[in-house]
Amino acid sequence: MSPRRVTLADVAKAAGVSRTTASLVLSGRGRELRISQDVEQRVLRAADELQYRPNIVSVGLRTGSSRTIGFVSDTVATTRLAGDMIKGALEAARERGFMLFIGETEGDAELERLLLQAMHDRQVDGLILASMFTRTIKVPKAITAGPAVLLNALPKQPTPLPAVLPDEVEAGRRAARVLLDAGHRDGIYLIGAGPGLRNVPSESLAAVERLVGIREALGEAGVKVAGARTCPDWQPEYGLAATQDLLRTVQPRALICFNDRIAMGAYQALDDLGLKVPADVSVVSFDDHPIASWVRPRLTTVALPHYELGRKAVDVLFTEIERDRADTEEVGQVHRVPMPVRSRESVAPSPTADSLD
Amino acid sequence: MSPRRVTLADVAKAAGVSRTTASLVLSGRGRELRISQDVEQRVLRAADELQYRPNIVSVGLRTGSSRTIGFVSDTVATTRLAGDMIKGALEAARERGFMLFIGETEGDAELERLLLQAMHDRQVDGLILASMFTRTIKVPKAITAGPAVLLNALPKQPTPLPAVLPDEVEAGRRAARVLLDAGHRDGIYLIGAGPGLRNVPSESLAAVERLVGIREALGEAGVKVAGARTCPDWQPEYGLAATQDLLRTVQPRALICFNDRIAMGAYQALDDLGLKVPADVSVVSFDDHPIASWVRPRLTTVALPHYELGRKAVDVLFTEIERDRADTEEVGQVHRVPMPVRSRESVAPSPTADSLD
DNA sequence: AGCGGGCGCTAACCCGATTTAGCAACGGAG
DNA sequence: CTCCGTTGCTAAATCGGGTTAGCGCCCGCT
Repeated sequence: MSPRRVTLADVAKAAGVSRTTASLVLSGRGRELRISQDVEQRVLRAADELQYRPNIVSVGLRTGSSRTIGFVSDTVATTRLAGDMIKGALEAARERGFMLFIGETEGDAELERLLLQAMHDRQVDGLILASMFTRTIKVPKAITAGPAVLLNALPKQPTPLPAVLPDEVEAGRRAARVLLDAGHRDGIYLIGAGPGLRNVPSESLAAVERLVGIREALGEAGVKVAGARTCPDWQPEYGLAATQDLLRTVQPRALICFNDRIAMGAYQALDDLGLKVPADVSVVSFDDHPIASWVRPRLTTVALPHYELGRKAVDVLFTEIERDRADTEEVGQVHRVPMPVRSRESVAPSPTADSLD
Repeated sequence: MSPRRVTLADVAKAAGVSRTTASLVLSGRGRELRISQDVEQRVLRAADELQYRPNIVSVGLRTGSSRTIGFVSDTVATTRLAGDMIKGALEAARERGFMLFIGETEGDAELERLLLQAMHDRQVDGLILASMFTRTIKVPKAITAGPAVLLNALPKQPTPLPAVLPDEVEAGRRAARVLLDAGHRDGIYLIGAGPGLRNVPSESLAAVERLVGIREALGEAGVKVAGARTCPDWQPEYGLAATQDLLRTVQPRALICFNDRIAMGAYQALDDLGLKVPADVSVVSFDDHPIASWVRPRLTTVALPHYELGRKAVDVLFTEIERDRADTEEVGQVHRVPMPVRSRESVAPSPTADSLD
């Protein structure tokens, strides 16, 4: 069928040298091992002419490195946002000549075990354990064997694994600052969580951290949260219900929605009452879901940097792989990736703002 | 660091037999090769106790099969819809004990070449070449070497490669039938393409095929397309503009939008004029983008079966791999995956419908 | 001439499995 | 008792590279 692959032996024969010599030249160690210029050229030319490419499977068997990393997620590959995470990881890996194995566990521990095993069987050089939502996960002990990184997740039990996460606290601060910069001081309500740190959906790290950031930034400006409504799940229908409930008693100047889906519900609740965004109510949110730039007015939101998260995870994994060789001891560090504000049309200056500055 | 992997040699030693015997037993060929029950049990027990798992890299080197397939796409991993494609492929592959290499070309031919090379270097057993949009692609000659399948794409030049595609013609028929079943006979307009087969964005297979299906189904019912507006790109803003343009001259009873993003624009244009969906105008569309079930009224749409497409591609690839071994000659077949109708609230019975049947 | 040493290259082993060819032991037939 | 055919297992080659140890040769020195 396909003409048999060109092997090192073919190159060696064509160049009239031994396999050893060919190997040395091609791995760049020819210089230090005093291979003559003449032979070096002959080997290089032969390799080029035959279009030789080393068989990575073979190299993998001998050296133990398959130039491959495993990307295991709960269900991350399925969502648009998280697809970017994979894309970032893919590109960062490619730049180093590595490929990615993808696997989804669907939250099934047994599936996860099998998947990790399958990757281990293929001698992956490292693993990225990714989560769809930012949360704490139980780290399967199977992965403590080799280099690994948690992505968008923190270990439930203390482990030496490094983790890569979006900087949600700073994101909360930024969301608040968007409103503060627009002159808002009063009538700022939260939809999805708060106002206190106990009024937060469990399991969701993002909720807590965003809330902390929001309160910090507002607090520093001497501004108080006017009120809040929680949502059992961060879906549009709950955002709608929560906002409707809020609007029954007060008229807010600004809403900080805990994600874009909630904001969709809020938009609808406001629209139903004839309230205009942003003239009557400013809205700021989190995630930068694609829908945020589709709705009118387009939603100002603090973006989850999925692409960068993916890249960063690979970067950290590679330092981990290096470290493994160097045998340096170090604790599992937490890396935070900044979440950028996407300024769009859902925020307007507060009508009550001082025009002093 | 990690306790060295258990190898076949370890199992053999523990069972007190040779590696050959252990291999024979574990590969299930012990029976036909007359290994005694006693030895068989000893080997199996040793393997079990040591938790032996064969090193697939090694098996790959020896047998040429890495139990891995490559999934190369233009940019498919990034979108929500297409993520499902990967998920389908992932699961179908996993059921057979295969893993997936993922790669994105970004439409860059050079990148594609490198990616295919990298996969070839890792001895993938087969390749899936996927496209984000249904379209014709130039098949890189690098892949003709091994088994391969086109996914969501047709080859530009004739090749022996099989292809897996959504059944867009039937989808067009189904969309039309949704309206026909609701009693619509008049005032059916198309947004995105048509009315003639020449009024179609180039490169888009889906446009042509959906249009063909629509015209067939309507034609069979003796119904004519009342008119159409094309869109330079199938994005909400163009859907908005096209629908606004349409509404300047006529009031439609029903719209068939060529995808959900166009339908979003159409929704807005109708809303701007105070027209209610579905009371005044029924809307049916294609793709089943997540947004279709978020908007109110939820959009009736003919779904792209991404998950099934991914599964099917893997299925076809495996028959291709078998075929490769059997050396059977056969042409590149085109497999069509049905597109299901998601009936929601954007279609109402025609007010002019005969109430006879 | 004999010896030491650097230079340039290669033989041989290794990674972890599969697979081919064949060897010892045993039983039954002649 | 010898010969042959099974039965039950194993030695060795193989896949395609990386790596270690070391071999021959030429040179210069004494």
